[in-house]
Amino acid sequence: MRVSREQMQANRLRILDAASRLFREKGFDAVSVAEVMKAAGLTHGGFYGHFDSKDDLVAQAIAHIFTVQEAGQGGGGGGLAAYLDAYLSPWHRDRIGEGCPTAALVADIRRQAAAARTAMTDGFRSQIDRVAAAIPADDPARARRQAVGTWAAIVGAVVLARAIDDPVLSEEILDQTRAWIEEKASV
Amino acid sequence: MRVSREQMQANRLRILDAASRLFREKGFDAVSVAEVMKAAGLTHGGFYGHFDSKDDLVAQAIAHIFTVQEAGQGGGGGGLAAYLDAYLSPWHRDRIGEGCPTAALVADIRRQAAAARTAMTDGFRSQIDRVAAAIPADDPARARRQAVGTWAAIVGAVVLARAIDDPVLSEEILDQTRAWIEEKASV
DNA sequence: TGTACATCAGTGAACGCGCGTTCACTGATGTAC
DNA sequence: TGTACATCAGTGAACGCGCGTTCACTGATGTAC
Repeated sequence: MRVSREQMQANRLRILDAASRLFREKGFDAVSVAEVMKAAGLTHGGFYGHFDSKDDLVAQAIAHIFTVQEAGQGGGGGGLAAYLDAYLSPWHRDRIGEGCPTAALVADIRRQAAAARTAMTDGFRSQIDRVAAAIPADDPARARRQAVGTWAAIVGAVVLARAIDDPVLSEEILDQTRAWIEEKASV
Repeated sequence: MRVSREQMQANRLRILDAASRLFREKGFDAVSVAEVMKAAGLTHGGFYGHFDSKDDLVAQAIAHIFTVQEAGQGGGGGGLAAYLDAYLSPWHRDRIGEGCPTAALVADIRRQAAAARTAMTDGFRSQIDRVAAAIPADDPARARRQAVGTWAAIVGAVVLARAIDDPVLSEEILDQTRAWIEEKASV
């Protein structure tokens, strides 16, 4: 049964929203087209009216996630300490589906098609810039180094904290990484 | 056709070696039992004479990788600078199948069975200890913080460098992270 | 504004394929005498 | 040491299942008059 053009656009967004959450939670390959469509309240047959293929959905979902993420970031104020507090929290660690797309998808992207990898790299660049914006800039070269190093450390810490099968060690990784970065930043 | 007991043990090791490389290269789910057996020079039907299930292979392969990795590490001498040079090199980034199991499998492990996750966490602990051993210890609390922070940063940098679809940015991540860690360590 | 019909978004059965796993069989190994 | 036979590691066809994708169909939407 045909739906209105506005409804079709709304359905498309619901598919992208569902895919954004499911891909982060389970990885690209472990989520089926039918699962995404069901989560969006539709049946799987209609999928190919919106996207060329699952690869196409993956690429568009990545761009969608980063767009939503950046829009939701607000002014971004609060500085480095607030950013680290939020990023390296057990709350963020345990909410993969709504959390940082980089930490959730960084390893999975290697096995995806070219368009998806390009969309992801674009997201990486803007995330580095966001970290850089939270760091007071003195020497530009040192600021860039600090932004990249901090970014690698926080992404690594969250990915590791999610992988670890021991709540105590998992939380230690988050806490120690934050303390270590702040120790460095205050120098 | 039956083979000797020594040959059977050798075949078991070849299966584990093949799985160790393939799992790191492609991830656990993207590697089939048949593919592992073929890489080991056998046919897929014989697999269940060696392992209970694919989940069992995953868990045993993880333990196997870390055992081989630690044995091959030698004295481990050379200090932090040599360790960072090797870990954060394009050479290591591009050789996933023979590289650090943590950087290759950290994200995939979340979706695996309990035994595999436990084996992986054991490997994490010993790797943190190895990083700690490369750092000159003054204050024990600070040394631990430095070891965990450094570990998160180098694992994060390699995982990100592998994900990035641009050779220039990829290598910048490795170089800047190393410079940032060394800047911090020398303070 | 109302009517008649063409359009097309969404449905659900069906496809070919590769997966993990099972199993009857083969033939070299290991053992009992 | 040699022979006869039981054992069992490895083989390859077959299974049930879920996947991405296709397609004939449905019926509400959008348009021409």
